[in-house]
Parts: sequence; C-alpha cells; structure tokens
Amino acid sequence: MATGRTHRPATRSRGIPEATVARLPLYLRALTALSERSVPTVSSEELAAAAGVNSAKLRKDFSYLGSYGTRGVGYDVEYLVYQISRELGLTQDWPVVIVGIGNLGAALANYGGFASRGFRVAALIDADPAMAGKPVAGMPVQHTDDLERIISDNGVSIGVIATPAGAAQQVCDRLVAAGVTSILNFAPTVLTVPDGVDVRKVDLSIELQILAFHEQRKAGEESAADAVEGTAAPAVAKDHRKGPDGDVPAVMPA
Amino acid sequence: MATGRTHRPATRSRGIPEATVARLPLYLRALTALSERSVPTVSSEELAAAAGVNSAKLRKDFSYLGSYGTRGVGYDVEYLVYQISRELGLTQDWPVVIVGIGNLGAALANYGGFASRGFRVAALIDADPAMAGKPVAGMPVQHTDDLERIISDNGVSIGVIATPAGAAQQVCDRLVAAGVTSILNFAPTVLTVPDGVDVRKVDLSIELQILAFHEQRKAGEESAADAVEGTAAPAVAKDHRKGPDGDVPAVMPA
DNA sequence: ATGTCTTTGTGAACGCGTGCACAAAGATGG
DNA sequence: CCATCTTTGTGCACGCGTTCACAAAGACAT
Repeated sequence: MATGRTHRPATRSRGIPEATVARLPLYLRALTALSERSVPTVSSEELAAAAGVNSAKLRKDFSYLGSYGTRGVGYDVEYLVYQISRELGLTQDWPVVIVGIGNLGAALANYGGFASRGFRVAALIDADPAMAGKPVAGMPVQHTDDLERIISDNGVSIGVIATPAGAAQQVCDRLVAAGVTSILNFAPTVLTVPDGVDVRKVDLSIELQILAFHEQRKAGEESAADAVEGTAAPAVAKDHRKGPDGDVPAVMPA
Repeated sequence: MATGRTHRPATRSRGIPEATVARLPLYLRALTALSERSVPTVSSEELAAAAGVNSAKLRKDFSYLGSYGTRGVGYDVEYLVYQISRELGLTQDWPVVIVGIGNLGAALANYGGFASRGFRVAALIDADPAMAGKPVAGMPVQHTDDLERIISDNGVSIGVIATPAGAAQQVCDRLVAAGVTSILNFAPTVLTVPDGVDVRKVDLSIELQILAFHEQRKAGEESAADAVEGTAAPAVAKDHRKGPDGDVPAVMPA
C-alpha cells in the first residue's frame, strides 16, 4: 500500500472495510455475467460460488452496503449491479493516463477490459521522443513534457505507471504534483507518496516469488522429511554470488 | 539462533505467516539494491524505510526466518540476501510457461524482471495456429496442442495464464492435469482448482475499481454536501445512505 | 572489566477479517 | 390466517496480523 503515513483521514463516514471493497469488483463481475444471462435473482450461496468466496462473507459484505436482499428469495441482480457500481464510483467516467508505453504500457493500452467499465484512457505518455506521435491502441503517444498539461486538461485523477523502475518515483512525483491522487504502479519499486494519495501495486515478480515459495514447500514435503542442511549456512558469504542469480537485471537500475 | 541455543522456534519452512512471505520479495529487492551498492550492513529501520514497511514488522518477519541480525549493528546484507533467496526457493531455477501470447502475454515474455531472478521462461503457448512458430521475445510460440508435452518435458510447475477470460479455466484445467501446481492468472476470471494447487491473480480492472472507490470517497469528502446524485440513474435509484443498521426501504424493482 | 549506547528480538495488547450458527423476515401453500 | 420453508442479516468467537514497548544482546570506548 502507500508508504509512509497511511493515516486514513476519514474512513469513518462510510464504514466499508477495505477487504470488502476489494471483493466488490469480484461480485460485480459475477453479477454482470448473470445479468447478461437475464437471471433475475441469485441467492448468496450461488453468487458466492460464482465469485469464489464464502457465502457468509458475501452476505456480510453486502450488509455493509445496506440490506438489498429479500429473505427467502435472494438478491435482485440488476439492483445489486447498480448499487455496487454506484458504491465503487463506476457510474461516472474516470479518465486515466498511462505513463511508460513500452511492452507493458502498450499492452495495457490495448487491454479491452480497461475502458469497458467506467474507465477511459485519456492519454498515453512516454519519455522517449521517438515514441511521440506514434499511434498505440489508436491513440497518439504524447511526450512526458506535456504531462502536467494533459493531467490538468483532462481532469485526470488516476494514473498508471508502467515505466522502468528507475523512472517510476520521478513520474509518480510529477503525477501527484499535477493533481493525480490515485496511482496504479506496475514498476517494481516502492513508491513514496504524500498523504491522501492512494497507491496500489501490481508486481509480477513478487507474485512469482510467492508462488515459488509455496512450490518449494510442496516439493520439500513429499521428498525427504528433513534432509537437514543449510543450517550451517556460510558465515557471511561475502561474494557469495553463486548459482543462477548472479546476473544483474538490466531493467532496474537503482 | 546465533547463540547456538536450542533450535526450537520452528522457524523452518512450516511456520512462516503468509503475510510475511508476501513481504519477503520486497525485502529481497531492497537488499539487492543495497548489495549492488556494496553496503555491508543495514539496520531494521533503514531497510524498513527502503521497503516501505514498519521496522517492527520487518524485525518480526525476519524473526520467523531465524535470528540473522546482530544487536547494536543490524543485518548483514549479503547474508540476508542469501537467506531470503533460499527461503523463497530462488536458489533454484523455475521453468515457467506463459499461455496466451496476446498483447499482455507478449509483454510478459519480454519483461526483463521475469527471467532475471530464479525464473526462466521455458515456453510460450498460444491457441492460435497463426501464432505457432512466430518468434516472441526471441522464442518461438508453440501451439496449445503440445501443452501437455511441453509441461512434462521441461518439468514445469508454474504456469502463467494470459488468455482471454473465456479460455482461462480450460487452460487452467489442462495445466493442472499436466502437473502444474502453481498458477499466476492474469485473466479476469475466478479459477477453480483442486486442493494442492496455488493460484494468485493479477487483475487490472479490479485494482482500478478499488482505486475508483477511494477516489470517489475523497471527492465526496471535500464537498461536504451529499452530492451523490447528479449522474443519470436507473429508475431504481433509491439513494438511502445510512448505516448498516438503519432502516432500509429495499424497494426492489420487478 | 565495566559502563554506555545502539539495535535486535519478542511478549503482549489490540484491531481487523472470517466463519459459524441462528433468529428474524419474508415467501409460499393450505 | 396460520404453518412451513427458504434465505437473509448478524451476534459472537476465533485466529491472524500489526504495533508498541522494552529487556536482552552485542559493539565499542574507557
């Protein structure tokens, strides 16, 4: 999450727990699918199964939004779609800028699910002058020099950072200074932002490493019970650059 | 554990909390940066700042791994890099397949941070026959028909799904049947897997929607008045924002 | 050795999130 | 209207994660 003081000034007004907020998009997606199949109502049990959560949890989540169900029947699909959309702020359109139009940035720009619901890509921004004017996803890439103007002109409050790690903090600072208050960070770096700015990160290599941890544990379980070694690890292993990780990642300078 | 006391606190592979595991990659990244700058030791305070977490949390996290610090001095950077790498299973090489070589899949294949540390892209797989043989990131795309053979031949246990939502579950089932036990899912769908298989999801639109929620809340805060409406709402728009225990009309549209 | 100073490691308290289990609410049928 | 059946909404207990605060451990100077 956001670094430094993550002091929540006012989560009080509407006490929806963060964990619940994080699940609302999941419910919304399942409900939208039901809506397209013209299903009129669903029980908490059915919807929970579709969203991959516990039904009690789902009911409690909805209870934070108000009592939108009918006992003995379930929830009205269309009504719930509307209520959740409104709660998430998707009844309005959010202009978004993507900064860093490399492989990932371009893929994000082309990603359909992006603009499909409540979000609109207002501009693509890159620091490379050679990219300027080049069309990506049917939209000309603009240069970083115009970042502040673009933010201001389009009333952008959400920014997506897809730059190399080395540039991310600098881009972040400029976005925030220009008025952006929510950032989705794809760069493998910890971003520091002032209070009032939300940061969410999407980090590919972190996810992979977490999977590797569990994978290793699974492998270690079935094989020998112990095979104790490594307990006597190298005292300090000064230049212990052994094994496959001796190479230096070319993408992320400090 | 430096004191040679009883090797008791079960700090080994079993007892590491999930939340801690999720932060280890963060620490590792910060430590790697320090290592490249030849910094010999760091205090929990410094490292915590670099990783964007609380120092007490960091110390407690490390305590699950064992006692690798020196009181009055801090932690030895190289040693800690090695210990965390080993704990995460990054001292070995994990072959990974990416299924679905569209915009996103191609971007992932090209992503440098992918292969830089412990992971190796073993194969790119796509269902489109037109893609077969086409080089992406210096590697020929292979057809889905060969999925099982590829998994088996390369001993792949980690799969990345970057297909459209409609194909994700099917691909997932085939991956699991072929022996994959960890899946990183980029498709906007809930995947169902048998016990023993780990799934982590990276969902762009969910992250954006969470940001939109907070963004809306910020906007509603400064304009103290209830400026909730204003957007064209369906006939069912019955705005009743009360606490969960307030009386709710629940006028259900038929 | 002794004392001082720095920093770790951790016991304990607290808060959040989850899941159980059940009463209340409404639908439905006689 | 009454009985029964279904499903919601939620009180409660429990476990995990976070944070505080401090004793213990070691470095370093004298």
